[in-house]
Amino acid sequence: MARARTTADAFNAIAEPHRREILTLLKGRERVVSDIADAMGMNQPAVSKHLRVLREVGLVYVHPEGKQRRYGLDARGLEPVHGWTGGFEEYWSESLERLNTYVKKRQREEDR
Amino acid sequence: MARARTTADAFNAIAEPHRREILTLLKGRERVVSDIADAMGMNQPAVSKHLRVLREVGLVYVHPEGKQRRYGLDARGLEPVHGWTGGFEEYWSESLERLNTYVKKRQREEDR
DNA sequence: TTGACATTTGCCTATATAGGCATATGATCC
DNA sequence: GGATCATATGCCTATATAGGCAAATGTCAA
Repeated sequence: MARARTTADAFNAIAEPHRREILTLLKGRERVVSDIADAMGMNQPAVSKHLRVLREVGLVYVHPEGKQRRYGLDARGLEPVHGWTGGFEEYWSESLERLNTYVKKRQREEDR
Repeated sequence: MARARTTADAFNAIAEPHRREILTLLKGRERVVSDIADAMGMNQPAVSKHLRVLREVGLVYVHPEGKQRRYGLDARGLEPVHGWTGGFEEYWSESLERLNTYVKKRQREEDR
């Protein structure tokens, strides 16, 4: 088997740093492709391909405007990622010591 | 260029569903490799390879115990993911907000 | 219709898997 | 040392990129 497609879900789509950068650029502001390319110092075809992935996963939408295409953000698809990682929040919000005692306590309970 | 390595960072590491499952299994409870393999209905070499990726990214640690190797979770590396996605929270909490006002509006209209 | 501009798509290469199977490496006990 | 159990690694195949460049598609204006 090979790696899952980048368009499989948000988890895979945002694994690419450039795609995360694009999403950040679109925060609260729609942008035209060439605009994004400029802001990223990347050539336009490359950006178009990343936008395609993001579009397929539903993280962005397109709004044709004359010969330009304005892209906008629909970050709702990021909620599963945020939610899933949130389930581990205790691992960084608590001190390492508390984490240790927590793990050990659970371990003791398991061993019983 | 090819896709970044799965060991490049947490973003790439958790793109794989099986690896997420492993992390979930290790929540608050250390486990031995064969234990994980059983719980996942997966053969042992495959699990070992996923564990290697997670180890390289630092999301899990190993604690040799006789001929077994006990794996534990260190989910601190997930914070960047949680934090980054958190920056988009308004995109889904806002939807809920809007849904609420929508519902209330409908209710008001129906009350009339 | 033709031309100019904006964006997408096709083609190509180098690089990486994920997982199955066989095998090597480690650790423990006799 | 030799047998045995637990894990890790090597090899192999099918499948996907990410990005560079060239070319196709789309859109508007004169």
